[in-house]
Amino acid sequence: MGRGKVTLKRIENQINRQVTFSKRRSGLLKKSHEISVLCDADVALIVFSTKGKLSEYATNSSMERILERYERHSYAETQHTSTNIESQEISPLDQVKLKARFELLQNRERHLMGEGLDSLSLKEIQSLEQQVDTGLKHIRLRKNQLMLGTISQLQKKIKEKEKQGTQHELEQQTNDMMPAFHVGMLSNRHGNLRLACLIRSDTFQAGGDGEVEENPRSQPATVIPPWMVQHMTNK
Amino acid sequence: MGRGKVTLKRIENQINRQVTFSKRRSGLLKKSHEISVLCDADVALIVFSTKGKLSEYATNSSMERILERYERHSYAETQHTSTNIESQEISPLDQVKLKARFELLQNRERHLMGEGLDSLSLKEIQSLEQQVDTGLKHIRLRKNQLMLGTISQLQKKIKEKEKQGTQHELEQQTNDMMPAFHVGMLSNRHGNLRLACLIRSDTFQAGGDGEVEENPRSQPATVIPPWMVQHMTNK
DNA sequence: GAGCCTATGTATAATTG
DNA sequence: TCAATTATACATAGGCT
Repeated sequence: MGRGKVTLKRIENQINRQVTFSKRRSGLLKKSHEISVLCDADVALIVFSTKGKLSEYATNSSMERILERYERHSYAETQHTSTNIESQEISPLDQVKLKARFELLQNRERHLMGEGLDSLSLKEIQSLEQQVDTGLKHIRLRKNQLMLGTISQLQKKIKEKEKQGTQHELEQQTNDMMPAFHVGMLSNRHGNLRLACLIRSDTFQAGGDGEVEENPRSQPATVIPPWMVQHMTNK
Repeated sequence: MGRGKVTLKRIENQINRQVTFSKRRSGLLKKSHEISVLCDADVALIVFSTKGKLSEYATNSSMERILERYERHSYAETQHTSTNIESQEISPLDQVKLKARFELLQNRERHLMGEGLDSLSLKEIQSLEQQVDTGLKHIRLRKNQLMLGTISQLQKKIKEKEKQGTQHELEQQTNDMMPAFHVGMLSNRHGNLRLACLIRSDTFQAGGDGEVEENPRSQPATVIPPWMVQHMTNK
């Protein structure tokens, strides 16, 4: 579309970015409406511009209903991990405390993500930088670990294949392995499902065949769509 | 597209509808991601198929954050019409939700700090790395800003002193300045956490320069777009 | 924001294997 | 029958006015 291929990178020119945003936003709203009508789907789209202006679309203009439906899905996933202690009453005092702590936590999260920093002093910023920097190192360590694990797994598989397959077969199967590999790597553990609500990047469904009726507990098919892979690796 | 103009009407053929849904959905996810990256926008997209299968996209994979931001917005708009909710009791259901979200937030914080990463998949780790890396850049930007501000303030003071003061007085006061400056930066205003349907919170306003961020009272783009009017009147 | 021009992207039908 | 591929007819959006 337009002139020239789209490079998936933030548009630096402020004017162009604004214009493109405006055009793409209306395109997105339109398409959301179309899929909603054509395919009888429930769609909710929320868009905040850089400046914080809100645009939204929701099937039947009922955003609340769809968001509720969404939360039902997400909570259903966390349900079985939490014990029944959850349903106990909370005293009014605790409510206040909980609210306060909640607010603190929220602020903390924003700060860790580099948002809302204006209220912090230089000292606080420096401390924050230190913490995030250390955290990032840990994250990268873990990533490395995962990747190396994957690589050695793959190498093992290939060696197994080499022992029995002809050269031709081997090439075949090496290529076939990639999708399988993704599924393997991404199908996430049930160890900690709580995160599922926050980081749900794993929900791009690939081709819809055997549909499962409204069953949030089933792990979604987790193949990264090609366009996203491209972007993730292109940085 | 395809053969023949698209008629905005539910596709009756069940197979075609499913295929079209699948394709359009991936298109929508792609475009959502694109506008998010290209235009630096916060996007949340939720799609339920006819059969109830959920697909979603959220900028930075943080659906919770965006939905919260959304609720903050819409809540602020209706705020003046509703009574003061602050002191109201929290319903048992909301208590459960609050607790669940609290746990999510805690987990999230740990992850951002590089702890408890074992439960994350490679893809989640990559997304996390991306977010923390970006956040760290913001933090360093802000730190720089603060330091430069401090420096120029100091220089200004020094020049003033040079015009009248002796060398000795100057050194005294330069040292005294640092704490005073920090106190100034720390004074922040916190909004209150509110609880209406779920939990909402007001962000602190950007304290410093002319940030426009988040003006909930201004009406969002609620003018019905032409393509929608067309459909509404065409049935 | 609207309108024009046009290179590209996409949705669907047609075809193939 | 059905997944995969190709062809076609639009739709989209970038750069410009």
